Amino acid sequence: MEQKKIPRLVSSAPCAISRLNRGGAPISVWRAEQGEGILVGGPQDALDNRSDDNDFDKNDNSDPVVYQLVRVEGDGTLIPATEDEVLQFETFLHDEKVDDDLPSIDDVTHVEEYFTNDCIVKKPEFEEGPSKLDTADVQTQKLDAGLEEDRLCTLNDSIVLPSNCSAVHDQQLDKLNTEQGANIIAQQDNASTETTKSTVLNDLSSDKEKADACSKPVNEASAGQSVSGVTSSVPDFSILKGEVCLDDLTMRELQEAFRATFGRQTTVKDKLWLKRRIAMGLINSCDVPSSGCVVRDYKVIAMGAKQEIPVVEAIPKMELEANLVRDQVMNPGHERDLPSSLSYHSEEQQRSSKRLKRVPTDNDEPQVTIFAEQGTTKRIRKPTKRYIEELSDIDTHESTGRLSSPGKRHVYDEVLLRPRIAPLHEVDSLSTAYPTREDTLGGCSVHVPYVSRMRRGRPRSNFIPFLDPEPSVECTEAPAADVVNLEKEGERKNHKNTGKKGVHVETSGEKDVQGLQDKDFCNSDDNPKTKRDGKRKHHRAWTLCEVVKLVDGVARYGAGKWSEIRRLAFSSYSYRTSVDLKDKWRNLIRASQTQLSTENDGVCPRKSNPSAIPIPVSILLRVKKLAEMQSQAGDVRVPIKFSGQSTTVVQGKVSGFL
DNA sequence: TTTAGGG
DNA sequence: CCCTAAA
Repeated sequence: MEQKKIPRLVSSAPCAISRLNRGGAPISVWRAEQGEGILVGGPQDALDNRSDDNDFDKNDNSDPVVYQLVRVEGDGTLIPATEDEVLQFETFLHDEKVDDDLPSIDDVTHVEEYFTNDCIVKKPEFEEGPSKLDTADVQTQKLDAGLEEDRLCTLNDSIVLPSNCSAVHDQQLDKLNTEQGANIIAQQDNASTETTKSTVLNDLSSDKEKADACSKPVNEASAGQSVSGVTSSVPDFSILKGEVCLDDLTMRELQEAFRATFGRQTTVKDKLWLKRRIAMGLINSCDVPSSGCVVRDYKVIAMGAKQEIPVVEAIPKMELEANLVRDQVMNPGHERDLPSSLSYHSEEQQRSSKRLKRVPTDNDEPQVTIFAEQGTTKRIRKPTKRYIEELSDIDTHESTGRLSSPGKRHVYDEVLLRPRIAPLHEVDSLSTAYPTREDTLGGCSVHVPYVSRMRRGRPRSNFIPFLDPEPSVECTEAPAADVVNLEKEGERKNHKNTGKKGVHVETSGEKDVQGLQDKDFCNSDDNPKTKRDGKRKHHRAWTLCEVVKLVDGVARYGAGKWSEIRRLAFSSYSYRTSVDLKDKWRNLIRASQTQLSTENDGVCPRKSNPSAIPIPVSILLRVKKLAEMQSQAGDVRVPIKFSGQSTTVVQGKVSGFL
């Protein structure tokens, strides 16, 4: 069985070590309590369903003692100790081993208790071992300090287990206890301590006791000694002396017997349970009948018709017990064991839920309960509350996360993601304004040019064509206003063209020249588009008007006086900077040179740049002239008159494109 | 800031 | 057009 897999000695911080003597030999229980956990000891047999058990059942003292260290969880479940834990208790184990040969129950005189950092361990002692006791006492004292409950019990007389023992629920036992409780005399002082615990955790205690049942205490004397520290706790071992039928015992007596058997008090009032426990303890086996056990000098000499406790399906509380019982059933016919154990598992599983409900006990016997379970338990063990909670939390988080997120998302999506497109007209009206849409960026909503998501390539290309055609000779003066407004990117050009006509206004080359300093002609406006911060300024094609003005300006003020020209002639074109003028002039010069030359050649002016505005030849000539003049004569020359002429000239010749 | 040039 | 050096 799986149980076999369980380390012989299992322990953990709070844990218990049980020592069993299969042969029905004395069972000593090392129990330690600490924190939530409890050290419990139990017959390995209980754990192992092996054929050996039979031998064991026969009270073969020869059977080696088996220890089992388990950890008692808060919920009362038992978990096989880990190796580490086992290591912690190794010492004890060794000690135990020494004792292994231990004597059968008869021999056992008492149980020593050891208290360790992590747990208290009871060590069985033999009567002969008073000396041991002494030794043990020291340790015992330690134990006492920490653990009052544990006591050594010795049973002198045999006890007859009540033959009627049948599976009973703790509750039932309780009843019995109540009814018969008075009979037992045991020192309850000691018990008191435990009592409290057990009382509180009756169910658990019962379980625990079951577990305890597996082990057994012993000698009165030794008990007394060992218990020295715990005076009141000395169990009445005599109760088990001689031949006793457990069935005949009162609740009190049973409890006492229990105490005598396990060295500790129990508050369990379930007679049936007690009887079985005692029997189990005495035979060091879980295989015991629920009733009809007769105990003689600490040995079970007769098992009642094994009424195998129909295990407990119906019995809730007894779940563990039942299980335990099953495992412990003395019945030689262990064949049952296997099956039972199996069934047990299933039961366990079924009941696992119930277990969880149990109140965590410190150390009550009840917890000790089923070793067999251990394995199973471990396997079956359900997630702890905490675990569950955590999971739920996680789920919650997740769910919330998911849910909330999504929910929020939706909201955001709707609100934020929903693109908000500014009406186009707005854009038009405000050259600077772009259609934008709200978008979320890093959680912040920002306005992004709606355009950005649109394909520009296409549209733009469309526009461009329009542009080109345009340069109507006339006044190139771009209607500032219009231009400005419409202008935006490539599109602007188209508008410009159209706008130009509409706006058009002044400007003729002459005018420019004449009115270079006039401020009026070209509408100025467009500050808007002009420069934008770090970004490249919006491209603005030079209009003929502008060119003329520029030329006039140069003629009048001389090349290089860009700022002046700009100030005087381009006041209305805020978007043209002195630099722009300079650049343009430069370009004009180049153009004049190339173009003119080309023209001369008869070759048509470069068409290379269709989009370029054709510049009247007159202007080009004029430019050329001016250029030459400037280059030659330094500066001062360019006076106004010059410009006048040039203007004239240009006009006359106007035939080229800019 | 303005110019002049290069890019 | 931009950028920058030079003035």
